[in-house]
Amino acid sequence: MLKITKKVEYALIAVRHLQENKDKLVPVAEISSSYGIPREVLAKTLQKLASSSIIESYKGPAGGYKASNKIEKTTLNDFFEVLEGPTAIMDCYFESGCDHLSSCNIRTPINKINDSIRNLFNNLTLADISQ
Amino acid sequence: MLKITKKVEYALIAVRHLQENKDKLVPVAEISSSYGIPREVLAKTLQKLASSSIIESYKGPAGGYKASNKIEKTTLNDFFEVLEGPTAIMDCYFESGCDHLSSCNIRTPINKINDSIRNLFNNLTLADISQ
DNA sequence: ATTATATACGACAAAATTTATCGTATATAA
DNA sequence: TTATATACGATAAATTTTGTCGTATATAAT
Repeated sequence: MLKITKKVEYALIAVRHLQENKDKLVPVAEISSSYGIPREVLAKTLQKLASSSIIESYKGPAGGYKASNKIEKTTLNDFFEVLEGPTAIMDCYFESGCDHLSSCNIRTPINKINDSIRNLFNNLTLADISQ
Repeated sequence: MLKITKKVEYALIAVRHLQENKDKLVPVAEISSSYGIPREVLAKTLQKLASSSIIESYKGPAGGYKASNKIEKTTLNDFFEVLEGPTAIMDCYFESGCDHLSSCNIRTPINKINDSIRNLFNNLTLADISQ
């Protein structure tokens, strides 16, 4: 439990690679082959990062991705949520539709844990964890 | 991602129930039926908590579980690890055997995130999240 | 002693989630 | 026009989580 997904792992790898190659456009294939990541999975992951402007995409031959200038300031919370949706240790933190609400005795604990984690991730940027 | 498991959810529910019923021994069936938790799953979960002395077990008729006196001071880290093993956002944080170590460029980020989470959970007790 | 009730624990099955693949469309530089 | 790259939806495979079943052990009450 409390594991990150491969999507997030791949995204972290890609972001670091882009940060180390700021001078050029990096195609998916380069990252995919360098780190042994399935091409299509990585491609979709980078598409999400691009649609949130964490990285920039350029189509066509000699195209690829590069880090945007907002990448350093991106918080882990934003990064994770772009890829995986809202960060929550239980779905009921965001979603409704719980059958057991009347007998639920862990609302307070769940909320406290969640708030703590979200607070942590809101105060850590990609820059913070990179050095 | 970053979800807690049902095991942990059930354990939290059970712990709160035991804390609210300190005067008696509570059998698994009572908690199971009160909150709609599968009996066997809950039973195994409570056995783990008991083997770590977070709760105490008594066999036989009129037996059951009760909160131990160390329950309040138990950290979330200990609580989670009793149930799920070491807390880590990626297995490589604790396990060895990664094929890609030579090309791994996210060691530092992974370690920083992990350390942050472990630090958080080491400084939150069951008492802290209950009120 | 016997019985009923409760915890203890391992093996296996079902369900849900995550991960990977496939196919097609679109943009653009050469 | 062609080759190369991103964009994106549908579906299949793999893994993990969740739940079930069977059996053993302890103990209070009869």
